[in-house]
Amino acid sequence: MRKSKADTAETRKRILATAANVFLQQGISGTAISDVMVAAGLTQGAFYRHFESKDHLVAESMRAAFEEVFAALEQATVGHPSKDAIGIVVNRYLNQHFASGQGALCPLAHLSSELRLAADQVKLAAVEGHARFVRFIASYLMRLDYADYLGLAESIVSVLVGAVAIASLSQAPKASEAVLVNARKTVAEMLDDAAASASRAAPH
Amino acid sequence: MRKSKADTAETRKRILATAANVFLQQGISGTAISDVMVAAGLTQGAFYRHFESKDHLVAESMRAAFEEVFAALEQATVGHPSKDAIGIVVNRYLNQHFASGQGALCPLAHLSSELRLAADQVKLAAVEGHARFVRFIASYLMRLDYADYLGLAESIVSVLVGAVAIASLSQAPKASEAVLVNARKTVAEMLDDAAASASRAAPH
DNA sequence: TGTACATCAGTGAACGCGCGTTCACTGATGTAC
DNA sequence: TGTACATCAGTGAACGCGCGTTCACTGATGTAC
Repeated sequence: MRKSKADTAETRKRILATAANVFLQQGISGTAISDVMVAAGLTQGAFYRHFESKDHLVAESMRAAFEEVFAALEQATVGHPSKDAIGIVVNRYLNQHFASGQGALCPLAHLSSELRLAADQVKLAAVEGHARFVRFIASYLMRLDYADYLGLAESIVSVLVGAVAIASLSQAPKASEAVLVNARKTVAEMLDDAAASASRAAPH
Repeated sequence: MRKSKADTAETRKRILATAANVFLQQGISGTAISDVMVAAGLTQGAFYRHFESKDHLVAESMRAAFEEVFAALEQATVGHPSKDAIGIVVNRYLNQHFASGQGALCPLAHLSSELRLAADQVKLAAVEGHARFVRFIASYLMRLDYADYLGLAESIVSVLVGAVAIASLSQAPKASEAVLVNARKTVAEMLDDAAASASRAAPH
């Protein structure tokens, strides 16, 4: 049952997207290769026609997951003025659980401790994802003329990742929401205070 | 080879402390019961004389881990004036990797994603640990007359957990340290800004 | 206080299941002529 | 363009290993008299 090159490439992409979703929901060690393959509509034997090992799949699917996260965040800001964009991104990230049924869950918040213990290539993908996230947030802050936009972006990322990781622990929706609401307020204050001190330092 | 009641209780405690350390270093699903038992100087067969299942061990050892974390943080502040205590706690938490060889690693930062997927009793222990952490931080802020000490404590906890989780991903010490240093600065600014707005609202 | 028996912490081996990986096979696709 | 053969995506079963849990056994402790 050999498939055309186009079909093969499409199947590979489908496995990656499926794997990203399943890993983010069930965890990496909580997911068997057969889980992914069955969810992708294949049998597990086909897996090794596309990937060398589970580690390779994990690394690649994490990259795919980050792509999705940033694409979704960017998508959410189109058509909105620059000054609103950062708030939209922050809200969207904090509410990633409730957004659009599935997809766009962030590996940093949902798989952090498993990534820490994963193969080197997986950790590398995670570290790169983090760096991209910081740069992504920083790009919005730069447009708003924040002085230390990189440091501020890194701080915001830490708050977001921490808050979402903590919120996802709780089974009580109210407790989760309280953490997320507080995080939103925290980020807003960080932005206000940074703007205030920037204008004190160099008023315009 | 029956042991006295005192011996038995001591062995149980030793298994718990060992388990907490091993879980925090290797992850929960990355740790076999035999790993814990051998590290505790026993064979794996003895395990079920002390615990019903791995899930029970995980839940109890997480509680033990939180005890250790808070004890170590509190210990670090003795003999220091109130106004320095919060900074000492923050620094100590951020540098938990480097502190005292082993022990006192925080489950929230090191096992977050595994805890999210664990048995209900484990999740409960994690959520309780988080609540205690927030109250613990809040108690220092209360003494310093911060207005919204609970909200501020929750924000600080999110930053700390996020920063340590992110820092532990990276294999490059410099990158990790940069995240931690930035987090430290962030918390300091949050405290400054909260104090400033509090004194504006109710000066003394 | 001493004796006889039940209890039970600890041992070491075994069981059974799940999971990552391998393999022989199938049949459609791609390629060489 | 047509034919003959190599390639290889996908199948379904099997292999082997690790891990959680169980079990028969040992011998020191605790308890009943």
